[in-house]
Amino acid sequence: MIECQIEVFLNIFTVDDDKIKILLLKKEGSSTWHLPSRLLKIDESLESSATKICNKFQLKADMLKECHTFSEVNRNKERRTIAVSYMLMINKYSLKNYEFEYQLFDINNIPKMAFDHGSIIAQAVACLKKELLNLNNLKVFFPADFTFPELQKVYEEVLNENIDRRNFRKKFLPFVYETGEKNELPSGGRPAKLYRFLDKDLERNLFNVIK
Amino acid sequence: MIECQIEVFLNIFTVDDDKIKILLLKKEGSSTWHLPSRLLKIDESLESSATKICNKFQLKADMLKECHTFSEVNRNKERRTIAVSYMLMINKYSLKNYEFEYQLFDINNIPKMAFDHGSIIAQAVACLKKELLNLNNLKVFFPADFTFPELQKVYEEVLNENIDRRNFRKKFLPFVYETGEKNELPSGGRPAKLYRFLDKDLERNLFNVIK
DNA sequence: ACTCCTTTGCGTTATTCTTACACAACTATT
DNA sequence: AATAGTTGTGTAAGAATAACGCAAAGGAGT
Repeated sequence: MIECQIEVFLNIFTVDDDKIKILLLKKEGSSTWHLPSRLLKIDESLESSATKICNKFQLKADMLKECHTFSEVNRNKERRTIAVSYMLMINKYSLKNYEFEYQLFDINNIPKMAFDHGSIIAQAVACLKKELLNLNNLKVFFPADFTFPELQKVYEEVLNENIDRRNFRKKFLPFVYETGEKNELPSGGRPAKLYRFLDKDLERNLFNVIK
Repeated sequence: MIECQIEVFLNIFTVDDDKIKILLLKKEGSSTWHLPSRLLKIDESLESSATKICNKFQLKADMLKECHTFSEVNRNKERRTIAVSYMLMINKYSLKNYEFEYQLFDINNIPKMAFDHGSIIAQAVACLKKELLNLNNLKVFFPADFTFPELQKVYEEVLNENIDRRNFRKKFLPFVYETGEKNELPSGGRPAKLYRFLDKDLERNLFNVIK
């Protein structure tokens, strides 16, 4: 029997401007950034606590995934605190209630974080990259019209290697359809066609890797 | 700030008699089986607590993997109890201190378990199967001489499908070498050659699946 | 209009991997 | 010696992958 507090952290990931981003919060008066979090109450489970964070942003909590627990004895000097970290993949359009103190950050450009939030994010990012190898999860990031170059950039970041543009297209073609529309803001270069994912369920790894 | 107890569970998996097995404990006077476990103390982390369970069996704790937390409010009626589940893959020869009240069970034939230990095992087994797709993890189960039929049986259970014997062999041949010895107890049929894994590191998925 | 530059779309080829088999080799049993 | 059960080896068709060349569509500058 121990007396402690249990923190629940939520890593909210999305794709914005061709980059994988995470939602962070700057608390008033603090110089560092924070992950959205909540203290577990005696009458709730970790999952329901994480769900309440989702509710705050009006996000569906049905794809919540537990990442890791952080329990080093001294991670909080004042009192024994154990943290459980969750992640959620969303598309950026589903982010409501997105107030001024919240901001999306490129996962490769995380600002100075409070306490050990930086390592919690690092762990969650590793977890995210595994999940994104499953096409069913990747779909969450691209619910509406997307172009092949956009999709490829995310995959290249996940796999951490460059992929041939033409071979990449061939791999994904069986799972998408053209909308007929084209990209609007090319800033030079040929406009890209817009695609959407088909509804088929796909439990297949398109790239033969395990991470 | 809540007062609760935190349980650490350890799912110890091994391969024995061509089956994936888990180490369970029957406590004196109890009619049900238990997972090896430990209550978290105020001055230790979850990892170090799980390591202490490993020590009891003289098992190296360097491959401990966190599986899941179980935090339903009523999972223990008497007091608020949160469980964190770990898993460890070992080869059966490394199991010392293996006393009479402990027993290995086929993961497809789990006995009647105490409390929610059954669902903790189910979750850990799912976790294990993912891990075994990584050949580096599979090696732990087959440290010494093994035959192709033995290896294949484990893979068929993980993938939950039958694999062609000859194609399976071709896939794994680049990663093993013959010892020159042959299987001793064939009970009829041609004796199988014995193999060992090469030392190469392999972060590749030999079967194109995500689970 | 024309050229240059950039980006996207499409196709071709050689190579590798996968799949589905047939058949021989080895052992124990009868 | 014949049979049954199991393992080892080969081969050929088909699919997937990797490495390219090149055309098409737009913007910017002249």
